[in-house]
Amino acid sequence: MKSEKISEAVVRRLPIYWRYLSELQRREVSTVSSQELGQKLDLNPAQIRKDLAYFGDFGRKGIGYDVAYLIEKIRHILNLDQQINVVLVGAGNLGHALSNYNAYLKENLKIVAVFDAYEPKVGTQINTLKVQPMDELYDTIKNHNIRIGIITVPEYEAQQVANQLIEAGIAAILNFAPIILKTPPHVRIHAADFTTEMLSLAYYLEEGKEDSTDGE
Amino acid sequence: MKSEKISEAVVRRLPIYWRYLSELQRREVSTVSSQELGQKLDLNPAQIRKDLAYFGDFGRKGIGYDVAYLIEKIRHILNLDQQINVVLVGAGNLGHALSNYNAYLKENLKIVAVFDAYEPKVGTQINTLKVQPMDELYDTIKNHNIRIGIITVPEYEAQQVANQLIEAGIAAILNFAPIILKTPPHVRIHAADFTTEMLSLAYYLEEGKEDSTDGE
DNA sequence: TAGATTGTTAATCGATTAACAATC
DNA sequence: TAGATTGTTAATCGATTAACAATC
Repeated sequence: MKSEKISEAVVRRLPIYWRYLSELQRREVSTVSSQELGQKLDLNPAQIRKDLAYFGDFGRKGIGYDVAYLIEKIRHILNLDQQINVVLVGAGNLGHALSNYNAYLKENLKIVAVFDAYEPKVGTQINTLKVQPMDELYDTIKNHNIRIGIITVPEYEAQQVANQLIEAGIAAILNFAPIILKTPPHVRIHAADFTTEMLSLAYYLEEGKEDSTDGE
Repeated sequence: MKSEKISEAVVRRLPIYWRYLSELQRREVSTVSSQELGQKLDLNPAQIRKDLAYFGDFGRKGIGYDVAYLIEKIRHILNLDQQINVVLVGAGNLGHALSNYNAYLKENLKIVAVFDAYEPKVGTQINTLKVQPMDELYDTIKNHNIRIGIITVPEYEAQQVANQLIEAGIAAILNFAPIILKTPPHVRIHAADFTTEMLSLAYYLEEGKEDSTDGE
């Protein structure tokens, strides 16, 4: 275990490792090398070894990594050995869709409350959750020790919702609204905006500018 | 206009510039400096100038950037001065939610067809679009000159769907399934998986490991 | 002219990859 | 022992930032 600062790039790869390791476990594979992982995940094996080595000596020279052990380690690194409660604000179509992921998230990461500012939405059911009004946000976050917020409200409400989440002590936000949130440095923001994503993909279509050019 | 290779980091910032510039335009602001842009978007002004300079000399020394002109330029760089057709595969909750973004995408980027492999879903209506069966995928992509595919099917179907999209000549894929797609190098893949995103956020909760520590 | 701001070069910082001794 | 594979150092590559001449 070193104590260098871990870069975001590394952190973003951890769930990817974890996901594939879980698949290996289901297939009852007990050992895997950085070589194999790299092949499967399209990453450089040295990078994988380096990533993992930030957190400890998890592998065995000449052998590779024990799948079950590594899963357990990454699980710990990602804080998934504790219950992590999540709140979702904005019960529109997207919010609805995301709350269905609860089943997949399992593993101690769970959306436990849904909020919406729109009066008629309040009280309606989303899966097992009842949509709550915004004025219950603060207390709910405090009482349920909610640590992550998901924002799926329209652009013009997003900053205000973020403010409320942060005031209530949330530590991290996943923002689906197409806006750069202004937040204090101790709050972690990840942008997950669909339209931005689509627009940047459009950049790569240059080849197709002339119609009916075939292949590369 | 230089012809260096543009990095993905630069490309991902272009839509963000564009978005904010559009807001300025709505507010009838006609000129903006890299300084102001940087402040608003949490970016280094030098980086913004450098990003834009890859594509041309869009600014005026001593003055800044003309908002309308720069919008037009970025619009062109992102290929949005042509119609870009998009197909969505997987008409579940998430697919449904995304197809609602069509209104926002406008600007020549549009989801024009939706597919699903599940028999009873076929023929149902999603907004203005009728869900089509998978065996019409190839011809539809060809006939409508569809260039981008969105994958919102379950993990175990994603690779196969990607193969079909690529075979039909799609140039870029936005993948919401939690799996690393194996694709030829000329196809651009962006991952947009919700669970991976959530897991990486969980990493940053370390502070909260001990309960009831207050603030930072 | 004085002040502002670009475009660009050079400096810095950080992330990825190659290489290899250690060792299972 | 021979072969495999890690953890880590050093080399490389790339992206960000600072600085400033050019110029509006």
